[in-house]
Amino acid sequence: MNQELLDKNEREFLSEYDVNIYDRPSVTNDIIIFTTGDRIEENSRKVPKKGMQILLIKRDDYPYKGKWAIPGGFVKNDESLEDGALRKLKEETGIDNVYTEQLYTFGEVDRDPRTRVISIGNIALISKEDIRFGDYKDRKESKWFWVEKNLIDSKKNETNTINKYILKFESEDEEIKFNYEIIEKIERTIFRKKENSYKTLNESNYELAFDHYKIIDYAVDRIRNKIEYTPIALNLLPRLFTVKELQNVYEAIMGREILNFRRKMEDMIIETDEKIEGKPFRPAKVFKFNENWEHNF
Amino acid sequence: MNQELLDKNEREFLSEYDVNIYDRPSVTNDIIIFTTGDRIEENSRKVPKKGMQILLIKRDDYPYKGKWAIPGGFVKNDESLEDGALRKLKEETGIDNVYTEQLYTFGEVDRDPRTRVISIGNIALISKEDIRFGDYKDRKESKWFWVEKNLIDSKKNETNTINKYILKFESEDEEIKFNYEIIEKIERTIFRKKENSYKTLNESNYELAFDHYKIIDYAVDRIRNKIEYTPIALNLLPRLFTVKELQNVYEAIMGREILNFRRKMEDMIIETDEKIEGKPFRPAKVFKFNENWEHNF
DNA sequence: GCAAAAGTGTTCCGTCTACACCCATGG
DNA sequence: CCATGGGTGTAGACGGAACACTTTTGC
Repeated sequence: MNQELLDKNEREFLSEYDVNIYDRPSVTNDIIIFTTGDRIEENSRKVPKKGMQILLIKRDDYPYKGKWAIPGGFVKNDESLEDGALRKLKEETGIDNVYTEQLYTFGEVDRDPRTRVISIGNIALISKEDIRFGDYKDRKESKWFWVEKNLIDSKKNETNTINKYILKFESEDEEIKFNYEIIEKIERTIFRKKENSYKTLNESNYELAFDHYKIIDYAVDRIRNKIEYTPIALNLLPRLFTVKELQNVYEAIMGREILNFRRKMEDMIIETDEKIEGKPFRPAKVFKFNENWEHNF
Repeated sequence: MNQELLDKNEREFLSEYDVNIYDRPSVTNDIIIFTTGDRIEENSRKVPKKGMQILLIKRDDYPYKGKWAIPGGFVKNDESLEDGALRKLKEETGIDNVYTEQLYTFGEVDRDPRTRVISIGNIALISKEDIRFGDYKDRKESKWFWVEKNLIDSKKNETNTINKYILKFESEDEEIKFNYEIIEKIERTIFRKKENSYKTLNESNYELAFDHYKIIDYAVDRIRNKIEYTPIALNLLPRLFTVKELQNVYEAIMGREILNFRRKMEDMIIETDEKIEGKPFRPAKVFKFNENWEHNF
């Protein structure tokens, strides 16, 4: 970048569009860090069910002081969006070299009460085993939250479909719980327009900052959609895993039972020589990702 | 927004993240306007094949003066991203109320030679019949360009797949032509990481401004992927159309022949009473979108 | 023996594929 | 008649859904 020319050109550049040089939005790069954890199983003979978890941070300043938020930070002028997301992830979890993808850019005018802030949402899928919390971790209070999204009602009429969901958050230590109701309205026109409205369901003091419920909701939908035709769910487990563990991950994400799971996965994974023994049932083969797996997409 | 508090709060807000208030990126909202047109058919007995087209604007200032670019403009602080994209679309084509969606946000550090500019890419799918060029249209020179993306080579080895494509641009009046070579490298790891590299193929003076070839390439992939499970392609045609016309749209977008097309579409469209007559072959029924069409997604 | 998971076999059934075939029209 | 598109029929391949069944282990 030619620093000398920057000022003059930049001003021309902006005046070309009738935009005041100082009248720019701020841009944050936010990242939803997903993992899975074992839910406590009352029956000790069973393999524990998995649950989907995200990392949230407690805001220590206004606005939304004390509310929970997705980790993120301002886009730095000398850092690409992807590098910024990876840096943030590293700061929060000590993890490098994992799956991330850009989710969507959220830019409603009033999503931040102070000034115009555009948020570029990202998702990261990590395995808990890889986490090594570093120095940065302690700057702010953070917790893992169980996340569930369940359809509880669906109505159709001639022109549209209305689905009602509950989006549930619960901290790992069970101290914090809050829910959102999501009304999804899909117009069955040629545009297939979808519009969601959100409502906090409980009167607890706990809730998400900003429009982060929208971002998380969007992220859950993206992952649900994407695990059906890509291997991204494997990022949520250690490198080696059993079929049942993988199934539990899929069922946790989808929020429903999946039949014939083993058969559906058989091309995507390869068995190794290892076995899991010492359980009160037949030892399970241990699998890994099949790097020669192909899928038409 | 509380204007009185803004300045003080905004400064605190930004200092929280160690970002200088003036050290912010600029953000543009750019929109790729897609439509389809009839390609001239040497055999007059045939129904003309469709081609995919996009609207490009000739830049009249540095940088990239004289190069072709996607229409777009700065994000205004009092306008949501979607409203901004719709406004831009209206300015360029006079069209309201059409299908748009956010594509991706492009934010490489050096994508603009002057200063940091983040571009939020959008796509719009319109029917040529709806266009009513208004006053804004004449501000800058604009042209419709045929766009084609064709796979010309594919190699696989143990760890990755390398695909080579040509992305072709040609103005409707045949005056301007330029091509890009795209090398797509897909690592077959668990991340399924995809990386593209681009090269201008010809030595003509014509080319795209900035990294707009990346944005257009990404948009073509998105549309190709999405027409397989949504009705968005119908936005590219008038409200009433024949099956063959629709097939030509699909084949133009996909860049390949599609078998049993009528059968694949039969749930998505409904026949009307109208017919197309006067052609040297059997009259075709005219169809419209079936608003009761459902698809599991 | 029993509970639970691991893993296989099998039947049914709908959908996609490839291709053949007939229809309707204007030149 | 013929080229062209409109439109239907069909046999076979393929793959998902449902569910029964066998195996293996620790308690």
